[in-house]
Amino acid sequence: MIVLSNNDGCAVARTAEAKALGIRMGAPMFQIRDLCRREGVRVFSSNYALYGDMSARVNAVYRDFSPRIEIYSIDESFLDLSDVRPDQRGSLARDMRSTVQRWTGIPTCVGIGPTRTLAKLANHIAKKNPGLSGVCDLSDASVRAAWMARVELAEIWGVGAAGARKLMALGARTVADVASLDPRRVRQAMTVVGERLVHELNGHACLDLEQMTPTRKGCAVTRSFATRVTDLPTLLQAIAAHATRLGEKLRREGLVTDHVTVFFHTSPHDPGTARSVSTTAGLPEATNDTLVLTSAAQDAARRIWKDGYRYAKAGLITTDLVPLANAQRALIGGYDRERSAALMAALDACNARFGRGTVVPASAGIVDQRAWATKFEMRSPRYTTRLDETPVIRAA
DNA sequence: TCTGGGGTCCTAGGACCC
DNA sequence: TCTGGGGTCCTAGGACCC
Repeated sequence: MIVLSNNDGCAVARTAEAKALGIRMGAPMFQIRDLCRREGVRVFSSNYALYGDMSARVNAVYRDFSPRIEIYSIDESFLDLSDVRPDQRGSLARDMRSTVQRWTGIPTCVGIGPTRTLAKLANHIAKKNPGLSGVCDLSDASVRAAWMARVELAEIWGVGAAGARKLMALGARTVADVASLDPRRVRQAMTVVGERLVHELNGHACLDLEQMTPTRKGCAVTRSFATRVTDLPTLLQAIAAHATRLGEKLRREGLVTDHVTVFFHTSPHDPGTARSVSTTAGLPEATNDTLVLTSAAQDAARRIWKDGYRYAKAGLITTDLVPLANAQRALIGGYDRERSAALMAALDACNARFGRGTVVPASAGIVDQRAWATKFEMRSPRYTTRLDETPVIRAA
């Protein structure tokens, strides 16, 4: 089985069987379609609603085990176990793992270590060594040293392709080698990020548990089109849809922006002349009002539109986000915050209850989404969040 | 012949994460 | 025909201030 990226573009998750068939990470679907058909590979679109809901359920279980938790990504969390006696951490981890399995059906691995980098390493070891039954505890220094000598440095959290090359140039090959490097030399090659990494591998924490998610600094909505877009009205519909989504994301976090960057471009894979353009529209006053964002973004897109190209992707990017309460009011050309807030709340409530896109601004135009809306043609049911997609059981 | 010594802010680009 | 979508952090260098 494989799962595809947005727009059913590339294989981004593969079972062991799919990997054995030679399906590579990121393989374009159109290149492996025949193989999948021939070998009976089950192919699924991404199902973000399902992933988000299952993630929340798993984290709810974690919270029962440690109230001090950092949700790091959709499928990883850090838990503070410093109040748990070292000799009891392993059994707690096994208990947690089986509880998650029983209550959600999700298989997990647990890595334990004195720093976040070592916990990540422990998790990697747990995943790769079935004999450990999904739990690896690197609290003990001698146990740790033995494992670190057996893992290649490229597996270290924070070491990518460039970092791996630099560390090898310093003569390191394994994680243990990196831990024994002089932090100052690593800093010269990899800035302070590299120096922190060495300290973390030696059990000295440089990265704290971040229980409070800091308010985000930027927000983007960008999508490839289902098919190439060659006319302005279609592009403007996509821009309106992206602006609508952007407004939703900002409102959910109580943030506003006073400028939005619009971009669109042709595909780097297409023959012919490429075109990639962007422009930034300033707003009189920071806002998260969908109507304001939509018209500003559409105006900006009109300014840089040019016929004669087959556009593949468009997006909106905002930076310098500010909490609504801290946002400077405009002396001239502002908007009525109270009216806007009431209207947006009604809009969000409708769309939350009846599905995204139920109510959209008329300024977005008559919408025919088929040309540009992202493809999810093989999505599994949203079992846990949509009543009409729950499994049906019939008794004969 | 000779041309100071501090600061801050912004941006682009690189590197990394999931 | 067809190739994903988000994020964060760090540094160097330019531009500016007094």
